[in-house]
Formats: sequence, C-alpha cells, structure tokens
Amino acid sequence: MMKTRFAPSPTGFLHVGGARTALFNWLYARRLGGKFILRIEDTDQVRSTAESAAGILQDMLWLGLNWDEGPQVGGGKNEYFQSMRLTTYEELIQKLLKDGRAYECYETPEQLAAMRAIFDKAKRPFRYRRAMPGRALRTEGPTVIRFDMPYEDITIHDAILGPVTVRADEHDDIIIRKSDGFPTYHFAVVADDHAMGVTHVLRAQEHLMNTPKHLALYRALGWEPPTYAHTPLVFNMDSTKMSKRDKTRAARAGLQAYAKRTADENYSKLAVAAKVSPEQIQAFMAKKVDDTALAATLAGTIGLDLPEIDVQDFRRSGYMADALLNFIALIGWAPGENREVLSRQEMLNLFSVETIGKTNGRFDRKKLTWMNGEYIRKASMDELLAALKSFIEVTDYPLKAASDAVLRELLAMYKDRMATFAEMARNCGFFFQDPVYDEKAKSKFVNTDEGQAFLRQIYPILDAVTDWRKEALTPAMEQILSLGEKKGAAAQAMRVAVSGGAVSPPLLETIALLGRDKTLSRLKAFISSH
RNA sequence: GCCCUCAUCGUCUAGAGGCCUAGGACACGGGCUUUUCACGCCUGUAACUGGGGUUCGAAUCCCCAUGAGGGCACCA
Repeated sequence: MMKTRFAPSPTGFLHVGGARTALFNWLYARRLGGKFILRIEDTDQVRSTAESAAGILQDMLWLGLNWDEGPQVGGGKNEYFQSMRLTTYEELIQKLLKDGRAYECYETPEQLAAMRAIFDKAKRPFRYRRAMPGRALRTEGPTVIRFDMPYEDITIHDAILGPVTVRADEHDDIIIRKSDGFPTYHFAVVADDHAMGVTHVLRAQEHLMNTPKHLALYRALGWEPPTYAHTPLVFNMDSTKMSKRDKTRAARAGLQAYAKRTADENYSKLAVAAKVSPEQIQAFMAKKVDDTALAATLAGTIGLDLPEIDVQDFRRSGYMADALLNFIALIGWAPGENREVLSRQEMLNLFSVETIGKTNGRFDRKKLTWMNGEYIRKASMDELLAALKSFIEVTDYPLKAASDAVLRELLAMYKDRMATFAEMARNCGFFFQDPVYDEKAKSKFVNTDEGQAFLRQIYPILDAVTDWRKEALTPAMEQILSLGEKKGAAAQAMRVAVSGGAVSPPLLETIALLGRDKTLSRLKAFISSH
C-alpha cells in the first residue's frame, strides 16, 4: 500500500509553505490510490502547544486536505502524536545501543558550543564523531544518545533531484535522544515513517541534507527506506523567506508611518483605539516583543493590511481554499498543456512527482488574487455562499449580521467586481450602516450645480415608485439614466449620495437591496443640506 | 568557512538536440464594451546569467565562472 504523510510540528500556525507540502502529499497519495497520513511531530516539549496542533488540523480541514490516518481518524486516540509514542522510540534506541550503533554522550550544551567555537575560529567544519579526541567523560548529569554514523559516502536517489551524494567525511553523529528523554526529529521521523508504513516522503528541499542521516538510520535498523522527493522552496517576491516576521516587520513600518502622519508619536491615541496599553505598543515597536497577534490588532485599527503568511491569514483576507491550493500547487509544479486554473479533481488527474520542478519559486500575491477572482467568478451561488460564510466566521465586518438571502444578493452584485471576499466586505458596508462619504467624490459629483440639479430630478422619480422590487424599479432607473446630455450623466451624483463614493455596483441592484427608505432619505439629505 | 541544490520574460512556468522567429498565465501598456468600478474581448512590450567545449546543429548535453537558495542545533 502506497502511503504519504504530512508531519508538521505544532509550534505555530500552518504556513502556506507547509500547506503546499501537505497538498503535494495529499495529491500524490490520492492520485496513486494510496493513503495520506497526518502526523503531529511534537517532540520539542518547549515549543509545541496543543492549541497549535488544533489550529493546524482546523486549517487542513478548511483547505479540504482530509487524511486517512491521523488525529481523530483511524488507530488509537493519540497514535499520531509523537509525544505519545515514547516507549516505541525507547525500545528502538535500546536496540541501537545494544547493537553498538548508538552511544551516550556527556557534553553539556555549553561545552558543545565551546567546541564548535574552536572549529569556527579555525574555519574548519565541526563534526561530532564517536572516535574524535577530547570527548567528555561520563558524568552524573543528563546524557544524550547519538547515532554512530557509518563512515561512507551516501547517495540519495531523489525522485525530483536525481542522485545526490554526500561524502563520508561530511557526516556527523546526530543526537537521537535528547537529555529530556525525547527523541529528536531525525529519529522520530524514521521510526514513525517505518511504523506507519510510509512509502513516499515528499518534503521541502530544506530537508535534503538530513536525508543521508535518515537513510543510515534505516539501514542500522534493518529497514527499507521510503522513496524521497524534495520539493523546491517558496519565497517572497523579494526572495526573502516567507515567515511570521514579515508580519511584524510590515506592522512596524506601517505603524511608524501612521505615527508620523497623525502626530501620535507615543501611540497614546492608537493605544486607546486598539484597547491595548501604550507600553505594549512601545515594546513592540522597540522589537522587544514579536507578538504577531498584537501586530494584527494594531494593523487592523489603523487599516493596514499585513502580508498573509499562514493559511488562516489567507482565509481572513477572503481567499477561497480551492484558489489558494490551485495557486500554491503551481509554484514548482506545472500540469502541462498550459493549464493553470484546475479544479481539485483535475489536479488529481494530472499530478505526478515527475512533473515537479527543481527551481525555487516566489509567491506572487497578484497572481493569487487574480486566481481567486477566477474561482469566485466560476463558482456556483451555493459554493460561493458557503465560502463567504466561512470567511465571515473568522472576520468581523458589518455584513456579519446579514441573512443568507441578503448575502446571496450581495454576491450576485459583487461576483464580477471582487477578487477576494474581504474586498466585497469592505465595499458593501453602506448597505448596513451610514456610508462614510468620500469628500472628493462629493465635491465632484454632488456639491455642484449640475449634481444638485440631477438629485432634484432624481428624487421625485424614485419617490413615485411604490413597488420597490427590481423589475418595478427598472423604468424609473432608465428614466434617471436618460437625464442630462449623455446617457448616465446623472448616475454619479446618485451613486455618491446613495453609496458614499464614486464606485459601487449598478444602481438598480444597489437601491433595490438598500430599500426605499434608505435610498430616498440619503438622496434627500444631500438635496436639503445644500 | 565547509557541504548540497538550482539557473528561460518583472513573477509562475512550457521546452526532455533540429518543430524556437522560444509558447502560456499573472503583472504592465494600448484599444473595444460600459450608468461608476469591475468582468469580458482584442492587442502590445518583455526572457534562454556569462564563457568555454561536444555536435552538421544547443535554451536543451559536458566543464568552469557567476548568481540565487538550502544545510552545517539537545528545532523540526
């Protein structure tokens, strides 16, 4: 049985890069009729959290990347959390110890750092080996167990990169059991991939140099290693690594500009608006803390968009899961025949490891946005509504209170003119609350002699309409559009009065949904106030 | 510093020796459509990192240089 797995460590949110790895594994397993396993690698007791694990599961489900084995599916209840499998690792480690393939070490972290420093200074690579001189003697203190790497060249037969050989003198004896008794990543992956029957490992290229270690471990344990395939990496457009730090960096830059703009140097006004203490903000700005949640709230209060990095960031920004997946798949993979917009099923039909490329890619948000628009336009109304509601669940816009019926009306109106749900959410606020009037639009279209004349003509036309359904409103709207020299000359004045700005969906649909009272009162307010 | 990987338009990519005058998509420019904004349609600009080989012939194969990225933890 062919099996792939995605094995994130629960030390944060699910990153887009991780999502791509998960997708590739998911596609690969589904394509070949195998099984897809989800395993939580929580061997780092300090950094792993249960909340993070829960968040990752939730994001995987939002993306629609379901697993055949893993938390909540198949097997015992905690079988897919490494922290629950300690006895398994211990037995294996004891076996290696007995076979003489592993040994205890007594250096403290400080001693190791000092040894490394000496080599660094001499510009020589430091490799810990069993036979090296100067190893610490047995002590009472905590010990660590290392694997005795064989002194031989090791060749990885990578399904994407081809053969890659690492010379014998490049290896070092990796730690397989930490002093807290937990296995290290290197040991736990090998033990689990074997135990769970994983046959194909698709992981990011940053793991390439780990592979010889894993291969040696398989051999020492007498096991058949899986097929490895290392995927190219994904970077920001400026070729920096995509990381949560991008968010704090962007927030700091935006906040600095805000402080200058609004003369709020010590962030006292912002602190009040964001409901946090000024000290917190100052500590954040001074880079004393790297709190991404704080960065998000602060950015939110000054209307600053932070770069999306984690899967949930994209959800909050109003991207559809399928569009994100489709876009992400195309970095490093091309289905051929110039195909780009692919449904999940089409991706499944076309996917293969052979068609994954070797070159690192960059994350072009503009193309993602375009792709999301494509998905929005081709989605059915039911699909769109479901996706929109999943967006509404995690955000807080005025349309949060809208009924399904109203949401459907809005979607019909905005479908062709939005690239993300957030875009619609920002633009449709005037349906739910008084518009924030755009002063420039007002002075250009409303507070002019012509604009006033139009509004005075428009009001009675609409006031005469009692049946406010779209069909009944159509003749009145036609009449309004025919006002003035050229067709539609009066539209902008009405648009500004009704929506607050120079841009909105077509007026007929807009006022039909807005309702008679609000439409008329907004028009009237502009006539009488001038 | 050492080891490893990669290298086609600004970006994602197609290209597995002649089909390449290098194709597609995003972005950008121009036009059409239009009650605003979009959508849609038409159209334009734009690339084989450099140098050596191999070959009748190289974006495609080899070598070197350069550039980019990854790794060198009691993190994964």
